[in-house]
Amino acid sequence: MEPQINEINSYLVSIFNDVLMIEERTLQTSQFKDVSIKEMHTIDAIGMYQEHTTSEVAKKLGITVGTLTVSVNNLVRKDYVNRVRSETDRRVVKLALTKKGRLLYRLHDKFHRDMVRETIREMSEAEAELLMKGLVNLHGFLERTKEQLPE
Amino acid sequence: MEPQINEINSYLVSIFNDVLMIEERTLQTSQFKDVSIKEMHTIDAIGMYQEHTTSEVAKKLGITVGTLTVSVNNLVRKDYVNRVRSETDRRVVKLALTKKGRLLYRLHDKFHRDMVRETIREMSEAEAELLMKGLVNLHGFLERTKEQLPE
DNA sequence: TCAAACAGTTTGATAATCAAACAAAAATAA
DNA sequence: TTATTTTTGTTTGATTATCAAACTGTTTGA
Repeated sequence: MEPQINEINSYLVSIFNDVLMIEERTLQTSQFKDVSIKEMHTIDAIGMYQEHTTSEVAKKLGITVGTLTVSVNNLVRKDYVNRVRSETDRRVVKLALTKKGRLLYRLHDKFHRDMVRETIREMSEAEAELLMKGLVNLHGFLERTKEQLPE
Repeated sequence: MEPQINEINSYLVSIFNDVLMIEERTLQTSQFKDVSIKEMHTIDAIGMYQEHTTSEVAKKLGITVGTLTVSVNNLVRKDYVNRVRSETDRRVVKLALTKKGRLLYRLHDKFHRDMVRETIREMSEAEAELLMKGLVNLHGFLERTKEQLPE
């Protein structure tokens, strides 16, 4: 039992580091050199489809609104994000991607989809379903752990 | 097929974010409040057992030696890491954990093992095998991708 | 109407990061 | 041997990431 735990653990750690590193490197050698991996994740959290408020995006990313404001300042300057004050509640800021932002979003999304597609390439439909179940378990455990976290 | 890819992808992303967030939060509410999650990973990369040079650790972490030097300065100041000049080659610096560093290393390692153990506890043998198979595929894909990366 | 609550912004401090300039030591070439 | 090049690590300057706390403007509710 223990060796399996160690093995799964080292694969998870290694995968984690690789994904981050590859994403970073891919960005830096693309036409989007001026975007860091953190900014990429902010763009991802803002998303293509609905408008999201600053608070919503900050919560999704697990950072404070202050941090997000600073980051969005840079992304607006670099023309990836638009800020729009809500008409119905003038305190609220809605964030949306620019054309350039949406292009980058799609590129990043493609990387992720390719990655997963390759992962399940050699699996049958049923096996992929079971992998999915494993991920659901892991996710469930983490969500429960999160709730038990102090404050 | 496509919807499954999307679903697996969002679970992976969510799992990654949760692990990072839980690690960070766990550290900040422990006796090791003065260590950030990045510093924790540096301590992990230095490791318990062999001595490693600055270059080796930087490579393992995927950061420049300059960045690591700065980080190690802080970890030495906070008494988690020792710097030792090599006797045989006076250019080389060997990094090693202090007693406090080793204590923290073990704590972090335990968190990881508990996480995996808890995750596969609820799974059947077959499910755990398939999770493992999925991870191996994913890891293989990432290693191949890394090799194709420019320089 | 006016105080409290809310949504974001700004600021000051610190950490993380890189590239480039630098210093010291070792290896290689002359 | 001496000079040059390469290697290992440090320092520095710039930018980003982050938080907490102070702040601004807006809305809500007493």
